[in-house]
Parts: sequence; C-alpha cells; structure tokens
Amino acid sequence: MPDVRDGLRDGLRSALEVAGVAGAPGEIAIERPRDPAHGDWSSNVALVAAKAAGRPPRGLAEQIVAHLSAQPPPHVVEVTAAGPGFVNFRLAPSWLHEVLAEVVAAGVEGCARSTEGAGRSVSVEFVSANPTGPLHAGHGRWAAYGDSLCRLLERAGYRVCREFYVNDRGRQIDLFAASLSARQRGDEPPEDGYHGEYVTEWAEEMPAAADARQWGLERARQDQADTLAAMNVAFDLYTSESALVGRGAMDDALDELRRRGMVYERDGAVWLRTGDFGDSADRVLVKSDSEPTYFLPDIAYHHEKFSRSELVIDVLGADHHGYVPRMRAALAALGHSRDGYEALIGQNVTLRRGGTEVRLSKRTGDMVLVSELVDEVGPDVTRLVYLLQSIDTTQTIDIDVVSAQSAENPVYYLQYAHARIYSLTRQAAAREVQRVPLCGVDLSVLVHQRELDVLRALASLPDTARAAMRARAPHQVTTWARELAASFHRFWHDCPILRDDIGDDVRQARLWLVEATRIGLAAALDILGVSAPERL
RNA sequence: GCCCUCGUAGCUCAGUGGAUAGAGCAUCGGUCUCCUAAACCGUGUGCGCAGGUUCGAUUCCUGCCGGGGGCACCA
Repeated sequence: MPDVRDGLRDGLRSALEVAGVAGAPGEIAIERPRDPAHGDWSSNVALVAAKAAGRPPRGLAEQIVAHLSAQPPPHVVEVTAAGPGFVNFRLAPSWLHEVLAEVVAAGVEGCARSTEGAGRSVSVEFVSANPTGPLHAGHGRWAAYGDSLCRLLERAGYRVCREFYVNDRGRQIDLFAASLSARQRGDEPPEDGYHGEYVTEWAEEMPAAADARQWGLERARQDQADTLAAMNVAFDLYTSESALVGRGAMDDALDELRRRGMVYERDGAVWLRTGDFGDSADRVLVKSDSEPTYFLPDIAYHHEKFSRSELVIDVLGADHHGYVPRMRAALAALGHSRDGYEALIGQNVTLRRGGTEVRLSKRTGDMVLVSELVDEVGPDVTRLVYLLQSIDTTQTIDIDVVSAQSAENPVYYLQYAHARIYSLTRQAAAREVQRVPLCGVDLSVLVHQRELDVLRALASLPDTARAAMRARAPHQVTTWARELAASFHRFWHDCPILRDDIGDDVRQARLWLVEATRIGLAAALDILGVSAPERL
C-alpha cells in the first residue's frame, strides 16, 4: 500500500543532501504529532542529525524547511520548523482521500496487512490447560490473547500453527482419576486431589464400568474443546504427551542431549546441564524412580516444534514464568538459536462478582469458568473484555459490569458503531439511495473536521496492526478500534448523510466514508476475533 | 534472599525517547419536530520516590518503596 511518508522521506533526504549533512540516519522517522496543531506529520531528523552535522538542530531544521517549502513533497501545503528542531508537515486533505480509496480497495481481508512475516513460519502454543478440568476464566485470557496474536501474525504474512499441548500423563492425571473415582464411590477425593464441584458432577455422569482415567481425560478434553469453540478459538494441532512419548520423541530428545554431552547422572536421577545455559541450576529429566519429569517430554515437544516452525512462541501465565529459563536453556543445549524461542508471560486474571473477588482455583466451588462467562455475556464480549488491556497487567474482570447491558460496558461502544453503519445501510435501502461506484465520486468534498478525523484514524490502521504484532500486544488493536469508533460517532453526530438538505455529491462521498469505516472496523474486529452485530 | 511483572485522573485502564500525557466510568451541566441519544458536547491541581544516560525521560538504566506472581526428583 502506498504511504504518504515515503514522499516526505524522499523530500527530507534530498534536503539533507543539499544541506550537506553526510551522516543522515538511514531510516528517517516520521510520526504523527500528538498535538494536531503541530501538523499531520512530523520528523525529528534535524534533532537526530544535528550532532553529526555539528550544527544546532533548530538551524538545520530551518534549512530543511526552506528547501522543502520550495519543492514540497506530494500533498504538502506547509512545512515549518518548530520546537527544539522538529520539521512539521501540514498536508492537504487529498492525502486522506487517497487513504479512503486504499481502504476500500484493500477490503476487510486486505486491510492491516504487512509483509514482514512473508515466507516465515511460527508456532504459537497457548492455553495448554491440563486435562483435569474445565477452563477457568484465567485460561480464557490466553485463549483470546493467543488467537488474536495469531491473527496479527497471519496479517503480517506468517504461516501460523496454533498449538495446544495436552499433558495427559503423570501425577496430576493420577490424582484427577483418583478424585473422580472417589466421588463416584461417594468418598472425599485425596487430600491433594481435585475438590472442585465439577468433579462431583462428572463422577455422576461417569459409567460405573468406565476407566476413570481414560473417561476423565476425554471428558475434560471435550469440555475444553467445546469452550474454545464457543470462544471462536480453533487450534491447528493438539499434541498429546502420551502420544509424543509413545512415538519415541522423548527418548530421541534424551538421546540427542546425551550425544551432545549435556546430561549426567547424580543421586540416581538424570540431570540436564541447564545451569550452563543461563538457568539458575541444573534440572532433573528422569527422576530416581526412573519416571521422567514434566520437563523432559516438554523438551521433546519443543524440539519437535522447531522442525515445523522457524519461530516458536509460548504463551504462559505468570505462575509459569520460572519455567522459562530452563526451557530456554534446554533448547540452547539442543543447538536451537536463542532468538527462535519466545516466551510471552501474561499476568493473572481475577474476577469480581458482587463486589468481592472470586478465586480461580480448581479446589473452590465458586471458580468462574470461561464457559459461564461465555454463556452469560456471549463470545464477543468475552473476547473483547480479555483484549481490553495489556497482558502485562493483572486483569480484574468485574462480572457485574461486563454482564450489564449498559453504557458502562465498553464493548457496546464498538458494537454500536458497527450497528449504526448497518442501520444506515438499511435506511438508505428504504429511501432507495444507491451508492455509485467510487471512481465516480468526488472525495474532495470531504473536508469537515469530523470526516478528516475518521480518515486519519483509518490511515493509522496498518501501523497499528504492525506495531501490535511486533509488540505481541493485540490489545493495541482494541484501543485503535475504540478510537475509530469514537471518531465515527462524532462524525455521525455532526455530519448527516441521508437527510434531504444534503447535496448529492456530499452524500455519495460520506457513504463511501462510512463504507471505509465499516471495512476498517471489521478488519480490527476480525483480528480481535469478535463478530460485529448488524443491530443491537 | 533471588527472579518476573505492575505502580499514570476518585475508580478501571490506554499511551510515547520528544514539543500542552489520554479514554471509559463516576460527578455536575447541556443536546433528539432531524439517518438508532447504547450517541454527542462541556466539566480533570495525575506519570510511587531518588539518582543516572540523553539535546530531550512518564518512557531506557540503577537503587528504594508498595501490589501481584514464581523460586520441586509437581505440572
């Protein structure tokens, strides 16, 4: 997609040349000033280049301005030097009219795309909840986050594999099965077993002859799959630990580590030299009772992931962050490049209901399940609420607020913007107003402040999507969508479209502005995994 | 004790190496004979504290204080 900034950069580069500045920065930064009074675009080249040029930044900026004023880049109507040495550009609205046409041409699918992941493959593992119970509201955060991150990566051209690891062996599973069996008999589960209400409910469902372990795994797996489907999250690959071990992947990984001399025995256990690769200590791979730890098959799993993806991403909760150095170390011990592995740590979720916090534990009866949240507020609200803020922040979801069908709920602001667009479409149809093809429409009539603000928001979508992808921060797309919706609501309030006193040319241009808004909003909502209603 | 993370307006949270730090909610007050008022407009003594790097720090670095999480031959 063309970018006005390219023209500005060319202009700045030649101005610097004329000014005799040799050490000009390779990449010239052009940003949107925070304060609109400073123009549409601003560059700090003069500040950056001043030192190398041995000249005061302000003077250099003025020299650049003089050159650019004589030969303005496309759309530029004014160039000024400001502040300590910024070069500010004011552009004619025509640059925004081009943005409108670009958005329409790109469509919902083509919007917000970039190419930096083209030809690259990435594996993203998220949720990976143990098959010992339903997903709680904390898991929901990783589901929403992980899937939207994948959508961002896909928009950047990556080939993405969404992965879920099923930890179906080991002590936790034994305890889960024992808890089910105990409940079935009418006994209490073991002390360190599973005490949640769902265990009792599931035990009632379980046929008397069933193998508690087998049945329980399947029951939990199905429950989780249903919940994820309800959230519109679909995984490409489920990897079961027992299957992984069954096909020898664990032994292969251990052999490979042995071959590389990374493994030794002590106290009857097998240890990995993770301490040599940045971990705080060596770790046990095989316990003295010859059972592997959780770690070993997980190493095998990650090793395998590298055979299908260049970049391997894990989305983990903060309670697992201590695990990252050892996995990083193990992968280094296997010879994988350090920057091929990325662990994204998300902070925990707490819930508030009736003004008090609800603990997320499989042991307490009042644990809040994702499925409850989805049942109560629907998948769209659920996902958007999770994507309202950064995963670096502990999130408190107030169920009373989120479930309220009121203005307090930020979700409706977005949905209402989208619904308004469809409302307009319905009204237009009722009045037999047709939108003529864009090529026959004069967009230059779009000069109202509200119109230009909407277009400015649309212009920043590609940057927003790319930045959110790089920062692994899909919530930035939510913020953008809220801004777009805000500018659209203001436009709607101030700029009538179908009213009789509106000229035909203005009406047509505004109809296309609305269509571009719909496209941008729909693209953002697609990234967020939220479907937008056509009416509220 | 060590590691990770957060500390921004009354509350919930955005935000950026730049020029006057934003939004929602809450408060108070306005706007429908006009495409849905779930909207719009007005109303705000805020970057935890102290150093450092920088032309410029709320943003990067160090220390401190405070909240959360983690430091297993559990997963």
